[in-house]
Amino acid sequence: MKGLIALVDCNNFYASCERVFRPWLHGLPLAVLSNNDGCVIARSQEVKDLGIAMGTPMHHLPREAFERGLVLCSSNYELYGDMSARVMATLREFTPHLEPYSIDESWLSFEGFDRAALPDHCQKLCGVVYKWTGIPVSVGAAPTRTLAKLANRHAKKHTATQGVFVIESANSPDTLALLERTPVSEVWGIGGRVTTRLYEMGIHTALDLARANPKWIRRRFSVVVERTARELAGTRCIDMNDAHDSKQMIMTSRSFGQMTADRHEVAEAVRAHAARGAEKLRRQRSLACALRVTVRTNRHMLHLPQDHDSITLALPRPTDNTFEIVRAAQRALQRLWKDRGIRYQKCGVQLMDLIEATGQQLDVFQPPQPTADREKSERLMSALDQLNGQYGRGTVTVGVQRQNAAWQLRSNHRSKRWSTRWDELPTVRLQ
DNA sequence: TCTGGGGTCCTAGGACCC
DNA sequence: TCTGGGGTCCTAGGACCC
Repeated sequence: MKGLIALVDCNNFYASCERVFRPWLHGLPLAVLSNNDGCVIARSQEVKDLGIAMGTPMHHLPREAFERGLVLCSSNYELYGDMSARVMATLREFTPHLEPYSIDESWLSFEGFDRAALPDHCQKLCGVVYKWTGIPVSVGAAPTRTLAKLANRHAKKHTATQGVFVIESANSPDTLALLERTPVSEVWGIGGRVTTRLYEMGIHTALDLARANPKWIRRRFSVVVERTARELAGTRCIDMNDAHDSKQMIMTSRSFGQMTADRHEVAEAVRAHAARGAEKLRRQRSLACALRVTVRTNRHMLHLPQDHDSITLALPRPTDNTFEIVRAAQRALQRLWKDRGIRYQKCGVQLMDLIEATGQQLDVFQPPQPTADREKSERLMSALDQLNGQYGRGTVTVGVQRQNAAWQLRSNHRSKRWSTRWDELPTVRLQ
């Protein structure tokens, strides 16, 4: 008999992070905004209770919310990233088998763990995480990941569970009843498109999907939906993948603070994204073989000329060197640029065909880079990363990066980076 | 005025080969 | 009027997730 797998999920993560260092925000409706203060990407319970949906544009927020004292925060990823690392470090105290899944979720394997003792163990885990980090978490445990997601959702929704819910078996009457109460649209992996089609076939609940013939599901949908169906019925199809630490593609893109038709301004943004991408590349010790630059107009402003275009270039050799990557990105933008006064809203740089930096394949047709050159490049890049790491991103940039350029982000409500910047440390006054 | 960013996986279909 | 079939590889795009 296999052990259970648990999903630990931070409650209203970004909103909870904001409250750790500003406890007076507890009880107030608090929403965190996307980049450029565009739309709501995280909500405290009070905001959910006001019926404000995820993704609501800031300018559509109802006046009633402000009357109730709504607090808006620009996203502060430096803070969230650091708080996430603290939560993960705490979780590692409870099991060596931990797989971070997103900034606020982790899978924990309890292989070989006494099932009867699991609920208490998880309850203890919640308590310690809250005490050490200030972040409330919920735990769902089950034989499969899809069921663990469901268990977690149940734990969050019902206060009687005190944040922990364990599904011991996929076939118990309690589990079947839970599946029957769960609309199929709320199952992990079932999105809007698939939901519509499932409804047409008379599949409305998680239980309907669990009982459907997997072969038939595969024929009508895909292997992905088939796996979801099997997981609901208790067969593990999605496994822990500890081998998968490094990304297969690195993407850096942003909407501009304001639209711009200025080629130099877009070039500046492309340089910044390329440099940032190269940094991420070095951090996971990969080299990129190709790169894609994308530009896009504002798709909500249909009265303006629209353009959405991208160009993919092969890099002359696999590289993680900022200068080489920036140069290639500039070249791509040059080829992409249309001199028609189109106002762009967003651009991005994608680094693709990543390979491991150590296992670099030598190209028969390319002379290998001389060792001295390579070492010089590596020293330069690590100096760059160190400076930007120590003194903050943007300390050393490639080419000019003007402050207040149109493409720079708007973030008018950002809280302090209390835990990662010396000059933003909180102060405590003793009464 | 104002509508996020970064990922993964899968499938269909075209190109090409024998 | 007829104009193979099967395999592989690659890419674009769909769908979903957080």
